[in-house]
Amino acid sequence: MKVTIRDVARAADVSVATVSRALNGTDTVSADTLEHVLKIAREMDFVPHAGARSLSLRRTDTIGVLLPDLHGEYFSELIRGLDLGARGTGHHLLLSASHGDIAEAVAALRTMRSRVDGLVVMSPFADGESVSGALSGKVPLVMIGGSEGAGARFSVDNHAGALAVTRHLLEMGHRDIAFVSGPADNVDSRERLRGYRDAHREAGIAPRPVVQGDFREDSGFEAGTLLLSNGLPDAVFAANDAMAIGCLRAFRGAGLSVPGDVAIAGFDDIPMARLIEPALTTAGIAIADMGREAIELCVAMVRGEAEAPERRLFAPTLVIRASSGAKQERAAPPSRPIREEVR
Amino acid sequence: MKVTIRDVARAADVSVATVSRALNGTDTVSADTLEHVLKIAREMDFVPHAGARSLSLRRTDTIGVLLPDLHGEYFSELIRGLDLGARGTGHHLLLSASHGDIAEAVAALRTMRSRVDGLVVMSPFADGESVSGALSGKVPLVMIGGSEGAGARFSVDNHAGALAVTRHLLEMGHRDIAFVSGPADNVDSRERLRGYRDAHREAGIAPRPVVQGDFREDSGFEAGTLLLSNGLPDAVFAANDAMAIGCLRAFRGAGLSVPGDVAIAGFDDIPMARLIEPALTTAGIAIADMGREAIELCVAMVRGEAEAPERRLFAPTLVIRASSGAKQERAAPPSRPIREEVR
DNA sequence: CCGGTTTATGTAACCGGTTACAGTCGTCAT
DNA sequence: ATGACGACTGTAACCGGTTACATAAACCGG
Repeated sequence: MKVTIRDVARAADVSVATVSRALNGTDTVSADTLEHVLKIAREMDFVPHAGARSLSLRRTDTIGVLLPDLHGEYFSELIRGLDLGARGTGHHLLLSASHGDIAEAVAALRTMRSRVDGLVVMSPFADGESVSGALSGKVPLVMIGGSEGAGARFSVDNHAGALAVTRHLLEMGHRDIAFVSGPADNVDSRERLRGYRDAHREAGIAPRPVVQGDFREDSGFEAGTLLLSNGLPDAVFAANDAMAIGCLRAFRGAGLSVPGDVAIAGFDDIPMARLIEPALTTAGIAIADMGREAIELCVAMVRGEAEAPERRLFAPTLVIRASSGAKQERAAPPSRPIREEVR
Repeated sequence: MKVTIRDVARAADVSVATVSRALNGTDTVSADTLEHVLKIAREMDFVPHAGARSLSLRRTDTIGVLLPDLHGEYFSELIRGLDLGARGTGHHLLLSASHGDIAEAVAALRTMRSRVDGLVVMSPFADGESVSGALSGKVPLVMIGGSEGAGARFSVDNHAGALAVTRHLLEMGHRDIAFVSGPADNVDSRERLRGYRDAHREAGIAPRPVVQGDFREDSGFEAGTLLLSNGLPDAVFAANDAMAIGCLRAFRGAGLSVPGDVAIAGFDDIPMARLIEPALTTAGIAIADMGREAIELCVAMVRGEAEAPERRLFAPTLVIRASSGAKQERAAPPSRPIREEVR
């Protein structure tokens, strides 16, 4: 049987109130008693029951995290940042994935709601309202990505990032640039597409039809294969790095040189992006930082230190590497990547 | 204010017991009442307080997970598997990282203990006892990796995997094979080293001195740089894929051809391994499966359906790709990777 | 029409913490 | 000497669920 605060009180020959006060330091306890109680509690290996504690304190010291997926390096980085934030603020992390299903996401939020003090939700759906609506303001909420809905919102300036990447490809002399999108209803992907189109508008060039992907690497491979048979462009801009890498694989498999025959750029700057051959030009997001700050804001909201409807926009960094090199020109790429702040 | 079961009972004009029974289906409730109560509960958006529930039920429906680190694809895959297992068994996942610090790990286990029904702990330390000792059998425990200690244990047959990889390198004609290890006190790394040495013993070849790494990619890069100046071997076997990739980067940066000038092999078969250039020969572990099964076993133990001291050994698969090709021979590698079961 | 069983529901005692409130005791200024 | 005050500690009422036990109503064969 587990040892309870009453067991400790009996062993230390004091009341439960004194034990509670000694352990939490909430009220005055004489030095002798304090020491004695702590010693007994340590000897008995007493750990207070979190459920009982949350019942009377009305807090759980836990932040819930709901992610659409856990596949690939993007989420690995994000989770790392989330853990850093939780650890830093003395909170636990309750993690769940919704696998892209809205109904499942709403169900997960329901069961999480009573176990956490606040939630960080990454909702890739255009109708983020249904997700935040499921909570109806009952729990402090920080949304990462997505568009509308209650709660604070963390987002990446997808439009600016895509604009910068596309402008860069145009400057490198590429004229026929293909865009590989994420899922049709994904807001981040849509905004990146808008940036891609605006850059074309500026340059007075009509863009190609969009190739649809789903953010997973395999869909990038398929997109690359499709482009191989449908007329190769000068360059490909994929809506994220995973698809860009898949696309690269398709091209190299067909014996093409990148960037000699076709240039490639992605979005996110996942750790892998600088390791592949050729290293990938991309719009970099400080993924882990974003996760950490999301938790920190959520905790601040729980503590009542922050306003609820705060917005935070992360500006991506244009990271120029070898994969976007000018067509034909096979000269050595710059040895160190050039980091250039967008705006 | 939150809506409680008493609020629902009042609104539905029944007792709290009836509401509880209706919601949990634990006891007979008339069809009319059942429907009526569920309707009211739905309208009021009632979510039972998890703390109160865990207090009387003595269970939390949560499994705690403690990992040494969250960096890189290995953990991304592992977490994905853990989430799959938790979702499949209807449990929540409480995630934490100990950042390699034993004291921190023990502290984390203490605070987790009262919030979970069971724990899955990945302890890379040789003295796993101190970790499992911190729990002293009070919570069902599944350890991943590590050596001794209480609880069930999931491990990879590191020795067999390393033996297979080293034999393969020897068969490819490499004689001078360097080993890049993980942290000195890491049990997995030690076992891999043992497999590497045993393969050399079989072949009657004296191995090189070990190059020490820490499982992170950067340490692989440093190891590669060291090898470049200390006399290049025929091949490098790194104790995990991340370091193998770092090493590869160092060699390519120096203008060497892999596997033409030096062959490389790793361990784990992280998703990135097949995407890099050249694709990496490695000992493959079904990382996500291991995570999922660890959770499933832990849940079975919580339910009393499984014996505590169960052991499970995962046999790695030798995955032969381009990076281990014979020295000198620059011929095209097999187009499809050859998967060959160890044993 | 009646004792016995089944079905449906309510009452209240838990689960294990926290804390308002009350009480005791010693100190000190008046 | 005494009332006020502060320091310390104990009692018991919460927090919000679950469920053993009690009770009432309905149904049954004889």
